[in-house]
Amino acid sequence: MVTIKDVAKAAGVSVATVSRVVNNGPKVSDKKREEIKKIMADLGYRPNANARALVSQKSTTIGVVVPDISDPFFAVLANGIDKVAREHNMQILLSTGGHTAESERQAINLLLERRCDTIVMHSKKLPAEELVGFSKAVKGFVVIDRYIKAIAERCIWLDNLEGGRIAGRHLLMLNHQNCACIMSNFAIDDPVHRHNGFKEVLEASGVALAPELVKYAEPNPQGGKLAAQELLASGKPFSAIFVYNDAMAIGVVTTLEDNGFRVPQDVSVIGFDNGILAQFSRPKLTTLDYPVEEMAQHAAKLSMALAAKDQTPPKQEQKYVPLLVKRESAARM
Amino acid sequence: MVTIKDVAKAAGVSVATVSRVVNNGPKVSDKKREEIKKIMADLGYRPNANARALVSQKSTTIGVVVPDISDPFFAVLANGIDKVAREHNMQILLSTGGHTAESERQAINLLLERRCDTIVMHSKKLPAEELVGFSKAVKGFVVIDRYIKAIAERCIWLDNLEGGRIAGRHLLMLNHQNCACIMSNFAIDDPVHRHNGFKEVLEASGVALAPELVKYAEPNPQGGKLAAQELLASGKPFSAIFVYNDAMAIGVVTTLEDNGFRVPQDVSVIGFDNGILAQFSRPKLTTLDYPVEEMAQHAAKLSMALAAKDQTPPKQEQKYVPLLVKRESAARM
DNA sequence: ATGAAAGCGCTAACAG
DNA sequence: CTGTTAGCGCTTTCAT
Repeated sequence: MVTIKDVAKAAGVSVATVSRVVNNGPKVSDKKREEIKKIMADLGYRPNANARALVSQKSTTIGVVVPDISDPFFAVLANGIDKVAREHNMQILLSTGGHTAESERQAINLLLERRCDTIVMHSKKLPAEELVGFSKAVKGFVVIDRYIKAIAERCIWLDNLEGGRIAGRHLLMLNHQNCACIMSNFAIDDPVHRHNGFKEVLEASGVALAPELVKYAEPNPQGGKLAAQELLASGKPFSAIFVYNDAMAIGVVTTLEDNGFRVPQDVSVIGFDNGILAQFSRPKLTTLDYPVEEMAQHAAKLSMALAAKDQTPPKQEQKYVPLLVKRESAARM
Repeated sequence: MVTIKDVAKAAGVSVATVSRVVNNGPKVSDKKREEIKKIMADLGYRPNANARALVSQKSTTIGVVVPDISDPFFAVLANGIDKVAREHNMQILLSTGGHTAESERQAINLLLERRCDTIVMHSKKLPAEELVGFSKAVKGFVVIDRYIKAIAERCIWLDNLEGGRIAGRHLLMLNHQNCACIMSNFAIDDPVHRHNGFKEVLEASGVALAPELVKYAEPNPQGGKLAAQELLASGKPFSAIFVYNDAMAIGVVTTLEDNGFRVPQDVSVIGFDNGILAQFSRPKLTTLDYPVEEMAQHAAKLSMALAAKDQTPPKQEQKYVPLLVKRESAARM
């Protein structure tokens, strides 16, 4: 591999001069600049990013921690980050965190060893204090999809409580009196918040959310299927279900139809995420839009801004609220 | 940030000794080893990956070039690579290539600057010679989803021609006499091969593929919709359509139904990919399974094997053949 | 078993 | 405008 020395030798100049042209630095005569550029091209010189990072103490990669890149939700999240990364000539260093505290810790550790000065982390399991610790070690540390009060200015998050409320209000408006709720059984806050918000508005209107009509399962179609079966087995009547996410909702709809219930004529279903599945399922899913890509872009920009400055930013909240997308799966009772 | 020197000083040993325990090297007394480990933990020492890469001339990242990570197909591909990367304690450095030769070139360039010694590249636009060139510069250079004769031993690819044949045979077996074909209009080989294979078996059975029944559009649901409308507008009757991929097929099915055709009673549809969409659309899509994840894992393993050895591997082909998945969208005529 | 020292390829003062 | 030089943090002979 050709090094800066090789270029310097070939050009009959010092490495310093070559370095200057590589970095578009000033104080190089146009003549030499062109000469050196030509030689670099001829030799196929590529500056060693590791060496540059080592000496300049700054990396050109943005670290990203997500549990699993094959999940469309996280793929879109990564894509949002990638878009702004490219604008800044940076690349994504991906560290998949899985769904345990230990694997999340390991994921970010690898990023830290690479000295990423900008990191966007999706962490659900690591204790808040630990995340606060990272925010001290890494200037551009940003948390996405979680709110931690102590580092509120570094958090980009979705108001899941309000999401639950919105779903509840919509169902109420459609005149549903017997509502069910299917949430993820993952031990994270999101399903709890969505459930609470949902329950809150129902009860405020005097509509009870029967405990038998609240089920938990894995947040995928199979989980939705299982939960829907439980709901059916309970014998309790219901005319609407608020489901944790679109993937589960698809499973719920299928199961409902397999059991002779039409959606939305007999049962209304509201999903969450507004991912690709929602638009192409039959019926098309009424759901809550989770602006992941936008949030991811925001997170990436914030991360870079933080990494660039030295002052701590204002402690402002960066909260997003999901938007109701009315399609075909929820109708008036 | 604490360095190896700090650890050495705190432990009262030389940096060499610390380096040995970091790398689990031999020739360190157990006593010191433990002492040093403790001190590293206390100090929160993290070896600088850039410095290590610089001196050891080997990176612990596997470079990945894909056009766009938000596409589920590439997300799954990246996931396959990530899985084997993790097994080898490596991470993914993602470089999105977009869909032009220039952006592909730029994407891999960044990886080269990082001195990735293992790279899995999805390239459709770069000329073959250029890819051959990279394979000389990077020991672990592997191409996925494309066959280049000169570096066949570094290519993991799908036999799209055979894919087209399989679709054709299936439709023939279902007794279809009027077949249509909707392909991607991207300027790459895949749609050409699929179309050719399809046409080949039809004609071998004396069934013509009418030119009016071959349409091209963007490989997404919207493109499928447009192409299906053109097909309908042509006035030519058809009872089956072979569609470039599942995403388009979804658009095709919707359009067909909106126009009063039932799938598969009136028209059969065969997709390609067997992605998440195929399982949850209504009707469930009959499609050709593209084993992306498996291929990606294979590619990653190959890349690492190549990077590790010095001999060039045997010139064996690493071809995959898509598998017909019968679901609900194709039926007997 | 341990340490001293020579770089890896590059940037950034500091001289000139 | 250009060159010299001192590291960045780490691995790795080569001595001891």
